[in-house]
Amino acid sequence: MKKLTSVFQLLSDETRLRIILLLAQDELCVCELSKNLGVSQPTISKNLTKLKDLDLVIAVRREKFISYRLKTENYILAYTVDEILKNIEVYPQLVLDQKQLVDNRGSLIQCCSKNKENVNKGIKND
Amino acid sequence: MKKLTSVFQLLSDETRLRIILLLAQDELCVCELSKNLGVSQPTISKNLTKLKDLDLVIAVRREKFISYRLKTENYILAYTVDEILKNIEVYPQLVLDQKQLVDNRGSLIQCCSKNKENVNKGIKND
DNA sequence: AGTTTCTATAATCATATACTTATATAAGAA
DNA sequence: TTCTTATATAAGTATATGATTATAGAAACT
Repeated sequence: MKKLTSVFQLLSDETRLRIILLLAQDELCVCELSKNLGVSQPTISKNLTKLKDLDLVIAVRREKFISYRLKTENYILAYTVDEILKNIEVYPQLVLDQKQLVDNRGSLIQCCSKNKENVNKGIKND
Repeated sequence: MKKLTSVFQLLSDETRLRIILLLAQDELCVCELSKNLGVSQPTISKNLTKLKDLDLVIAVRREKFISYRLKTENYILAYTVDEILKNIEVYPQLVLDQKQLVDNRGSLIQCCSKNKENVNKGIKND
């Protein structure tokens, strides 16, 4: 049952759920995730590695960037994402994350170093 | 998202999954779970309390015993149990647990103190 | 080559988790 | 009431987890 319990373990962390729900919208690189979620680069990177180790995402290098895409083969992950998206208004933090993603689209030519203005400030007790 | 992540957290532990899958078969008391799963009474009790705190099970006192019943309102729990049961042969430990439950039926008049013979010995790397 | 940008990893720390042993509580039986 | 049975909880320990800071590696640009 190790695989099963490990998947649940990954889904039990708010930061990882936020990453997953953004990746459900689009393939994104580490720095885009970091900026849109307002979470440090090492934290994003580490969590993506965990997701990749369980084969829930795949990494593709695109020139300077490494882009991560959500995989849909795992039924628990797929079901969870579907159900959350159906009722996303229940999770204000996730709604804000998605909004940030839309607002920042295209403004990430200089992905991480410059353009520090539009970072996600987060929501308490979501 | 606290409720959501907490549910996943509870599902991420093998002992709790085993408890849940036995309760999916029938309402059971602490000592029956302890004996059928080969897990200590305090461990069962503590995990049942956690499940109860998130409203995933309900406790009913029946004379000397306290019987626990799985609730079905939580969609993640319900889906998880359904999917596991559909492919239960993938999880030998769970198959063994279910077998223990059937084999021990009715033999638990003296639930915990006596009748130590048929305890579940467990399976490695399930 | 040297610099910048993007990503990964290591070290550290604080907190959370899960189990064991021992003990307390609660209910029924003698 | 005293004893037994069933359950809950507390204390202690070992391990796991998640974040931060600092640093290393990898690719593109000057």
